[in-house]
Amino acid sequence: MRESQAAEARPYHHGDLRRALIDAASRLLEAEGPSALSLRAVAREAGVSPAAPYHHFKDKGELLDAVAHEGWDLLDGALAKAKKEAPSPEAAMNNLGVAYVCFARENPALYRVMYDTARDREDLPDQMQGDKDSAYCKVRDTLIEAGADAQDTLDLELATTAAWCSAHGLAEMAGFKQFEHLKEACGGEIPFLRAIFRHMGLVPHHHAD
Amino acid sequence: MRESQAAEARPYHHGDLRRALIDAASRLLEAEGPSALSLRAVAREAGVSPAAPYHHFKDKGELLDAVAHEGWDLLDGALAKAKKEAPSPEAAMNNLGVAYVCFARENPALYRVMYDTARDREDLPDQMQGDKDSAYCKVRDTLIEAGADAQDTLDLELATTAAWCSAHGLAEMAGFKQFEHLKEACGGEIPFLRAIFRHMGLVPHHHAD
DNA sequence: CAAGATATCTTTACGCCGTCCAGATTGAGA
DNA sequence: TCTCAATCTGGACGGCGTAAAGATATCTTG
Repeated sequence: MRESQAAEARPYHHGDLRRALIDAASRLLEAEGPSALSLRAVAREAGVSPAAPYHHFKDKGELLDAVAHEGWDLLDGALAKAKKEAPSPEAAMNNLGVAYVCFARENPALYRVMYDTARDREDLPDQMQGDKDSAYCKVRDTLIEAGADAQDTLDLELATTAAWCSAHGLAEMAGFKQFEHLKEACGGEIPFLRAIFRHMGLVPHHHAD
Repeated sequence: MRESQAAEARPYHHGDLRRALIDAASRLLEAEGPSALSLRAVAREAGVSPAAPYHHFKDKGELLDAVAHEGWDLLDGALAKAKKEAPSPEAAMNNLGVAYVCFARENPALYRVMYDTARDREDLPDQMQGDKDSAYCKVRDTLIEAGADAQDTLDLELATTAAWCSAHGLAEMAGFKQFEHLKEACGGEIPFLRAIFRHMGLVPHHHAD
């Protein structure tokens, strides 16, 4: 337990260096921010040479992809929890939004890595958008439960996308100093988020008529 | 006119190297993307040595700040134009949103630099939020013209912030492949944006009653 | 107009970065 | 046990941001 806090005794072959590298990267990311995430620093933190990671990742980008992947899993878990605990579909929509933004605000460096890697390839991860039980589907299903017309698929997809964009936009803007006084006026960060979401109108405007 | 396309003959003293560097940076940004924006590359593009920029900018960050500053000016101009040309306050709100997202979509690298620098200091530039005729004020005033209660300042600020966050979120998400089919279904990118904004409910929900 | 003072630019150098390559070390299968 | 493939190390390369020292042009002052 000399070098930082990798595994125990360090045999020449690490055992699971891939895991150790992702963990080291996450640790560094949380402690020092995204700019400190160099391949060399990660290798240092894991107690191996700068070239060792190349046996587990094609390049630095692939390491970041792996870190981001875990981040999306965490976010998906937070969203699933928020949806499950909501008493009504309308509350679920709001709780999903709040949970999304809270995740981003509590893990700003990770959230940034997640979006930067996604944006670089112009492709959202399947956990969020492609898979059958992706976060996107969670939001869409909640909208239906809240009264959206499940038949009008285009409108439904637009509403889901709109909700997602709103949450992402709020997640990125909530960190700016300019909004501090608004948070105070609302009585804290979460009331502030709920107030903003109210203005964004996440829940459908009574399409059922 | 040998090295790229800086000014004409290059005397030892450049004349206005600061300007030339910002222009070179903008050119590189547009041509090669944000990752190509190294101080050395900018100096190369401007035809000077790697250390020359340090007589005009404290460090690389300050150069990026200057580039971003010009970007915010451009964006503000686009918003002013969108507001002026709108036939009604309601149309103005929608046009502001569309103009915002279009700017971001047409200058993705610049938009990224603008937001990254702002986020690093957790502070939006005065052109956007602080100044008397900032873009924030444009949106707020348009909301009032569209029927928002100018007396309820908290609610008004929340509505303005909500609109802003929505636009930013949409600007960042509109680039993902996943939404291509939605754009097609809507008949193009701009109809898609308008449809999303409709779901976001930018215009106030009839506060005047 | 002469002569410093000052601002601007170049050269050189340092440490860090991502990445590649050759060689050492190890564990697994014949 | 011997061999082989996988894994890790050490060293190297070019590019990066940046600092220090020296060269050169412009400005100021007499």
